[in-house]
Amino acid sequence: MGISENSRKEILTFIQKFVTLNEDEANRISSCFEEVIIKKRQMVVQPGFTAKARNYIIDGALRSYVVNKLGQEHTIAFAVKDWWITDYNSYIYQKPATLFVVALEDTLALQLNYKKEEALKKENHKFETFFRIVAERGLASQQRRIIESLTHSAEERYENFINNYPQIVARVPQYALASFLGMSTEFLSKIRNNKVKKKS
Amino acid sequence: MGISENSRKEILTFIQKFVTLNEDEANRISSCFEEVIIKKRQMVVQPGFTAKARNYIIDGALRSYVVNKLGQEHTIAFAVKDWWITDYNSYIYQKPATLFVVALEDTLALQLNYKKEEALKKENHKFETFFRIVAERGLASQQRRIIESLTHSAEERYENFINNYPQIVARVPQYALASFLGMSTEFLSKIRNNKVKKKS
DNA sequence: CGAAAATTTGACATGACTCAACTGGAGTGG
DNA sequence: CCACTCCAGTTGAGTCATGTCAAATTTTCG
Repeated sequence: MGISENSRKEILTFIQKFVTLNEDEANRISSCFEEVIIKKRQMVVQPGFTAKARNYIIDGALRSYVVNKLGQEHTIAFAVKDWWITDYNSYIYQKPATLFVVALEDTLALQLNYKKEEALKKENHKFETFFRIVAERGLASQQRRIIESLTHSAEERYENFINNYPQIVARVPQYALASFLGMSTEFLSKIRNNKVKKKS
Repeated sequence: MGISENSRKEILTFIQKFVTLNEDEANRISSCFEEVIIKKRQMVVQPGFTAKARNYIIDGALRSYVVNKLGQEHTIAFAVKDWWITDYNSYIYQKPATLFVVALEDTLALQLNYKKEEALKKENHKFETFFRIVAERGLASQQRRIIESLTHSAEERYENFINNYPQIVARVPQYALASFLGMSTEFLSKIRNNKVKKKS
C-alpha cells in the first residue's frame, strides 16, 4: 500500500502542470493511486468487464485495441510515459468494455479507481479542473487523429506518425502500429522497405 | 440583449441533465451565452482564425470539415439539436483553427465565448463539473467513431450510421455524409442504390 | 538451442476512387 | 411564373491503393 516516492513525484509533477496543489491536496490525490506492475501481454481491460480504473504510465507501454468479427485487431490507442489509457466508453459510463488494454512490455503504471476519482472530483474544485483538462486534451488529440486518418494516405500517415511520435515507434511492435494507422502489417512492411509501387 | 426564453430553457435543461443549479446559478450561466442565427453556408470557424466560441445547437445543423491539399473536403463532425460543435484543437488551446465550421441550413445556436467559459469554470465547481462531463462524453463518442472507422467497411459504416443517427441523415446532404464516413460521394451513392458489386 | 512470434516478400484479388457524362431539383432573376 | 443555372446526386468504365494469402526469413525469448 502507498505508492513509491518516484511514482508520487511523477504523477504530482504531471498534475501540477495544470493545477497548483498545496501539500494536503497533493497527499490526498496521490494517495488515491495504486502502483501496479503490468507484465508484458497482461490485460488491464477486457471486453465484457467494466473498466474500473484509468492507467497513468510511469514507464513502459500499453495498447488498447478491438477485435472485429473477422478476428482482425485494430489498435485504438497507445500509451507511454506520462500518458493515460483505458476504455473511456467503459470507464466513463461504467458499462462493459469493448476494448482490450494490454501491456506491450513490462510496465509500471498508476491506477486510479473510478469511485475514488468520483470522490476526488466531488470534494475539490481543483481536482475537478484537473480531470476536465485531461478530458479536453484527450478530445483535442482524438480530433487530430480523426483528421489525420481521413485526410492522408497510408504512406503519409506512417511518415507523419514517425515524425510526431518517434518515442512510440521505438517501443511498439510493427503489427500494432499498422493496425493503429489503419493498414495491414504487410502493407506497412512494404512502405517501410520502399516496396510500394508508385506512379510516375 | 440576452437570449430568448426558449433558448434559455433549452440550454438549462441540457445543463441540468448533469448538474443541479439553483436560480442564481441558472441565471449566471445562461447569461453567458449569446443567441445567434447562422444562415445556410455561413462559417462560424475558419482556418487561420482562432475559434473564439463553442456552439450549442437549438435548431438546425452545422458541420465541421477540413480541406486537404488536393482540395477534398473531409467532414469531422455534425451537430444538430442539443449538440455542441467547434474546432476543439483551436478552441481549447486558443490557437488558429484548421477546420471550417459551417451551417448546413439556417440554424439557431447559442455561442459560449472562451473567456466567459473560463470564468464560469473558475468561479463555480458545478460549472467546472458540467464542462468536464461534456468533454468526457465527447471523448467517449470520438473513441466510438475511431473504432467504427477502423473496424468496418464503407457499406457497414453507412448502415450503422443510418441506424444510429437517423435524425442526422435526414438533415444532411449526401456529400457531407460520405466525407464523414470516409468515402467518396459516388461510392456512397452506389451503396445507397445497391450498385456495389458483391461476391456470391 | 529451438519454438513461437514478428516481419518480409511476391503474386494476386478487390474495395473504393477517379473521371466524365448525365439527370433532376432547388434557387434566382427577369 | 417561366427559363436558366447550378449544385447534388447517379451511373458506368477504368484504375489504383491497399488487402489477402502463403511461403520464406528473421527476431525474440524461454
